[in-house]
Amino acid sequence: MTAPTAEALSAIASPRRRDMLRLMWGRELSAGELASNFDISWPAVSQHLTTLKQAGLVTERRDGRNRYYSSDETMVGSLAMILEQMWDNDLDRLASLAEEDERNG
Amino acid sequence: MTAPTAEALSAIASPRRRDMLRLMWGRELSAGELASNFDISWPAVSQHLTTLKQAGLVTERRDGRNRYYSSDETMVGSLAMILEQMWDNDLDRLASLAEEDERNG
DNA sequence: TCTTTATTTAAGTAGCGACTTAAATAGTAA
DNA sequence: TTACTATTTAAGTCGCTACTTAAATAAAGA
Repeated sequence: MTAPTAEALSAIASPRRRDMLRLMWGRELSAGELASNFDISWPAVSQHLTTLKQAGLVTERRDGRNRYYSSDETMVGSLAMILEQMWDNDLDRLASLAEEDERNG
Repeated sequence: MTAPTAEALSAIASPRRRDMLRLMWGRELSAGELASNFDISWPAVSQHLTTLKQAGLVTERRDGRNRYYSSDETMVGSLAMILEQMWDNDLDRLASLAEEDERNG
């Protein structure tokens, strides 16, 4: 669960990908429709979509020769929760380590 | 408010910086104490600290020849909130744009 | 089948970011 | 002042990431 989180964090850290996520928010867009909103090449958009897909931030649906993408609606809430959990978990872990440190002098 | 958020997002996207933030959680550490926890050079740590400071994720206190750093305790909550707000704001903006689009055919 | 459309994969370039070592700054102490 | 400690700034290297164009795949229609 740590790895996918880190992936999602760096995925969402990119302004370009945040713009893409917003455009796909609440609706499906084909790769081409999405790409037409940007001044970069289609392959560049496709590559970002792959990154977002791997991070679990978008879903892909194939229909004929089109591929439709949409932001995962639970994403923001999940990311916020995941951030907090990541912190909680790590704080617990660090607390244990600190105790051990003290015991070991 | 968009710029600092983006800064915080990419700052926290780095595993190294997340580790640093965790070590400084709930306590102050001098730059040197912090650096001794990592296998990278002190300048590298110093550079990460600058990044975190610019993103508003850590505070710096100078005392003599030491500089003490600490994670900003409100950070995680803020980041989560900011993420949600960023989305809400942008969704509002996109909604307005969509309406305008429809009006303009 | 051949062509067109939608999209990805491949291969390469350029800029950025994480690191390095060396030098500079700044505070304290002798 | 000189020396020492803590830390940063400077300058350079290297790998990763965002992009590019060209080629490949895959679906659908003539």
